[in-house]
Order: sequence, then C-alpha cells, then structure tokens
Amino acid sequence: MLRTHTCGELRIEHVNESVTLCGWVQRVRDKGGMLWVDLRDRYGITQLLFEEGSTAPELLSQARALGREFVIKATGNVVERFSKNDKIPTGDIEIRVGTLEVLNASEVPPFIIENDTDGGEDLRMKYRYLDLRRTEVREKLQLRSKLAIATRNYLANQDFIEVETPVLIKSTPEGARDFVVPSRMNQGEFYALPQSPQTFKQLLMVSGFDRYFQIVKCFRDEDLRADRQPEFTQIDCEMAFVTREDVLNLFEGMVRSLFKDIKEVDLPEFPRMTYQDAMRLYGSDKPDTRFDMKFVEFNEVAQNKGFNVFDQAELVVGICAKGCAEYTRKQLDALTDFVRRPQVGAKGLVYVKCNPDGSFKSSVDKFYTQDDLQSWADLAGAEKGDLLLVLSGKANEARKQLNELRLHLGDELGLRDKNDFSPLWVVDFPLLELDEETGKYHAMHHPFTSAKKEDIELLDQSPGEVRANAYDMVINGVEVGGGSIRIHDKPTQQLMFKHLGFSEEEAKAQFGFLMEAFEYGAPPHGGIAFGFDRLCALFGGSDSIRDYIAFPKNTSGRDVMIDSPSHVSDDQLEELGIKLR
RNA sequence: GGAGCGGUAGUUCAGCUGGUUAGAAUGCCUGCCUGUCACGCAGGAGGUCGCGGGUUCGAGUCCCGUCCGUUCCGCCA
Repeated sequence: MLRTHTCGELRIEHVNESVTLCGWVQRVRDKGGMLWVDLRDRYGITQLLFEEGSTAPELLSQARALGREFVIKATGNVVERFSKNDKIPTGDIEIRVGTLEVLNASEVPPFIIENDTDGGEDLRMKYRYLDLRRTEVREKLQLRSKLAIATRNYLANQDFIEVETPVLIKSTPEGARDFVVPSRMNQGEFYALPQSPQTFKQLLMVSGFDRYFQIVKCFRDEDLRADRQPEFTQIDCEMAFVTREDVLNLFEGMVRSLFKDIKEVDLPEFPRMTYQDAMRLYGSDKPDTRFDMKFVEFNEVAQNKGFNVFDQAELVVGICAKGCAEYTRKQLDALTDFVRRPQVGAKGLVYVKCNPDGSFKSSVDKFYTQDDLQSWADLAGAEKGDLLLVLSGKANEARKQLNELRLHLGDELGLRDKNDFSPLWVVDFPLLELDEETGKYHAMHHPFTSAKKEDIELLDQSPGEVRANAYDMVINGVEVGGGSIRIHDKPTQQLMFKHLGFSEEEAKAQFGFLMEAFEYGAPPHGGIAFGFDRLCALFGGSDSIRDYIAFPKNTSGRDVMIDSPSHVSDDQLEELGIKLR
C-alpha cells in the first residue's frame, strides 16, 4: 500500500502519528510564509502544511510547484491545527509534511472539480472521469451501489435466485425499437439487444426456478429524455404460483425495506387505485399523490347556461387550488399561457375566484350567475379564498391537459417536496390500447399479460374495455416499476396474438419457443420490473437519471467522452456483409 | 418527426433600439503576504462572438439556412 490512511479518517486522536496519504491536490493556498494543500480522495479532504523555517526549502519549492489535480503522496506528522475548521471532519488536524512525491502531474482541468463546479453539463460529460471526482456525483453512484446491494440482499433472503439471461437475442416488431447487432457468422441476420428479459424470465418459471431476479441492462432505441437512456437498468423479477396480491405485497415490502434501510423513511401502506380512477381523478396513470387537488367534473352545473365552449365539450373538468383566489391577472394569464403551449395544447382556461367575502369573480361572469358559480364551488368543495381552474374539451385530452396544469401548480405552490414520498399501486390497466394511426389494438403492457377473468368475454365485442392483470408502482408521480400476471397456456397466448393482429405463422415464428414451452407444464406466474435508474434518482431527489449512471449518453444518444457511436472500417463492414447506402 | 430555450475568454455568463478598441466573475500566469480553509492584495495574458449566406455605410446584435447542446410533445410492448 502506498498510503497508511485515507484523506477522510484522521482525527485529533491521531496527533503525533506519522502517516502517509495519497490523493489529488484540490487547491493550494500560498500565504507566503505558509502554504496549505487540500488533499482529496473519495473519503474526504485532509490539509497538508508547509511552513517557512520548519519545512526544508527544497520541499517548500516542491510544494509551490503543485497544481490542481496533481496526484501526490505525502508523508508527515499529524498535528493539531492552530486554527481549526469545523466544516470538515478532519478539520481539527493537519499534516506537517516531511516528504512529498508527485505520482503524476495534471493539466489544468477544464472545469473546477468541486461541488460548486463552474462546468456545464456538456463539458462535464466530455470529461466524465473528472466529473466523477466531485463528491456530489460520486455520492450518487455510491447511493446506486447501496441500493443494488440492498436489493440483492432482500431478494436473496426471500429465496430469489439471480440468473443472467442473454444480451444477444431476437428482434421483435412489438413495442420499442430494438438495437440491432449484425451477425458475422450468419450474414444478413441480426441479433437484437433485449428491451427486457421478459420471455427468458417466463421460461425460467417453466424451468421451475420459482423466484427469479436480475439487475440487468436493457436497451431501447427510442428518443431520450431526462429520465430515459438508451441503455438502462432494471430490477427484473418473476415468481411462479402467485396471485397479483402476492406480487404486490412482496415488492411493496421490498421497496419499503429499501426506503427504511437507505433513507430511514417509513413509507405508508401503498394504496391501490384503478387505472380508471387514476385517469378520472388525476388525468394520469402515474399520479403524483403528494398533494390532493383531485379533478372535479363540472358538466352538470356548467353546461346549458349559454357558454358555447362548455356546452359543446365532452368534458368540463377542473381543479381547486387552495388559497389561490388572490392570484393576480398576470399570474392567471401565465397559467393560461402554460396550458396553451403546444406541448399542453388547451384552447383556454376558465378561472373562478372564490373571494373572501363569499362572492365570485370568474372569467365567464357573462354566462354564469353568482348562484351558478356557488354550485361549482360546492361541487369542488371550494371554500372562500380558493381558486377554481377549469378546462374543457374531449375527455381524454382535457384530462391530460389538466394533469399538466395540476403538476405545474403543484410545483408553483411547493407541494412537491423531494423529501416527501407518496407511493401507490395503479392496477387494472386496460389490456389493449387503440393505436389512433393504424386503427389497430396493441398490448398496453406487453402481449404476455393476462386479462382479468371476468373481462375475457369482452375481448371480441369491445377489446378496449378488457382489463389486464397489470399493475404499476408509482411514487411521487414516477412510474417506478410495472408488471403483470402472465398468460401461461398456449391457447390463451395464441388468442392474444390473434387479437394483436399476428397471423398464426408470425406468432409461431416470433414466439413459437414460448408457446411450445407453455405446453410442457408451465406454472401460473407473474412478475414485475423496476426502473433501477429512476429508483436511484427518486432516492437521490433528482429528476434526471443521468447522474446516477456512471457514463451516460446525451440526448442524441451519443457518448461524448468516447465519441460513440462511430463509423466502422470498410473491412469490418465487408466481413459482416453490410453495404451502406 | 415537431416545438421552446441556448451556443460570446479555459469556464459560467452579461452585452439595450445595429455604431469607436466586445465586458464581468471565476480559472490560469507573475509578484507580495506566517493560520489559510471560496484566503487576501497588486499586476498580466487570454476572443474565428458555433458555422455558412444575406440585409446594411456598419452585424455579437436583424433575416435565412445549418450544426451542436438542452427541455418538452410524438415515440418509449
């Protein structure tokens, strides 16, 4: 070992010990007769001292030549500081250096490697290895590591077996675009990288593994977002001989245990909300339940009073913002502008101020009497001092728009505290979703999801109404995980493929192996997969998952550090039998 | 594929209605300083205003195109 201690562990009781530390020069403070060096490693910072008179002149000039991020080894005595620093754990002591060795010099870094960095996102990504030296970023990866280890421990204690599944698999047309890998030995053919190990974990159930999990990389070739990377990590889980309740209970237990162990947070019991209720009350299948502001439908009281916009709308829906009656014209205009942005797409926004004196002031006073507005307020449970905000239009669109407004208001009113955690299960998702462009139905979750028994007969008549045995875990409006009870017999799976528009041949070509496996004693099974990166970001209180990934990609899917993707040589293409346009 | 915002010193940014030599902070370099810890003080170096075209007597500033970054919509079984 080059060192006797780390830069984070020396305390007052180590005084008079001779120690050797290694690390990076964070900063040099030259006070003329005295000179200090902040020496940093991942454990902390320890101050080195050089002093005119007591430090040898050669050593002093050696220290003066140090620059930021030099890697050095320093040996000396631990001494009590003359003036202490209570901001750092090692602030009571410093090292009076006797010998100094530069292990490696450093160029001046392109940005300052401190928590309060001056580096922009782009630059930090290009020099990610420097960015990772910053405590703030390092701690996020440490959190990730702790979460992964705690997850493994929890599941191992529950008799889960971790199994690795292949990364070079088969492309399928359903769902997200696949990343594709050409095969040299089978020219003209391609592997695909898995979007999830879905079929493999189901086959493991057929194999009798009973309880499987894997913390596994998955890949989707779709456009990126702050919470979406082309390669991401799932906690992928599957169990045999279980009901939906078994799955929900076990993984609610897991997440509760993670919060307890890592954040010392006791989560409440996770309420269950149907998809239908989630959409009706929050306009979202992943409602942020940290704050209330549930939707109120005003059709009964607002229609047929002569206000054309509402009269012609399928749905008139609003929210009650507590204590916001004092919003100024400017603030209301800003909210209107917010919902009219193309990303939200509402035509307008109606407000009703419930004044402290019991009167009402609204943007539609021309059409509604004070009594009318009183009935709105009654319906919404609005009190004096509250503000009603109302949208209208086609039901689905109006709900979606109001959801955006609700979240925006939640932010504005400080109702979305990062240290609050409000979990729930959203259950009974629709099995199928109508694709407006093609007019065809596709699986909302995936084609292996089973339908609720009582809904199966609707499959032919009104496929859109069939509910699935599918569930999402939602915390603070983030879809943390999702899963389902699967189909485990061939006829049902065949029926499902038929409804998704697969011909028998297509179904067999793509998933024949799975259906064949179902003929050899497949047990009933179901599971769940958690977005591990999102879970980490949630624990860390971030909206972006990027800092929880050691080497993430930018929004164009590029790694700007190694500069990938990149062209390959003509020889490589030749070998693969690929010709570029 | 679409929309918004951004691109000016190593870095983070300012730069008004187009007008002389493009600024600040920080970092970097030099000097001074014996208790600093965001040390302080004095001085200095540092710019293809993303790129291309246009309007104009004159463009960092206005217009068009393009590239890059970022946020969102579409997309994400």
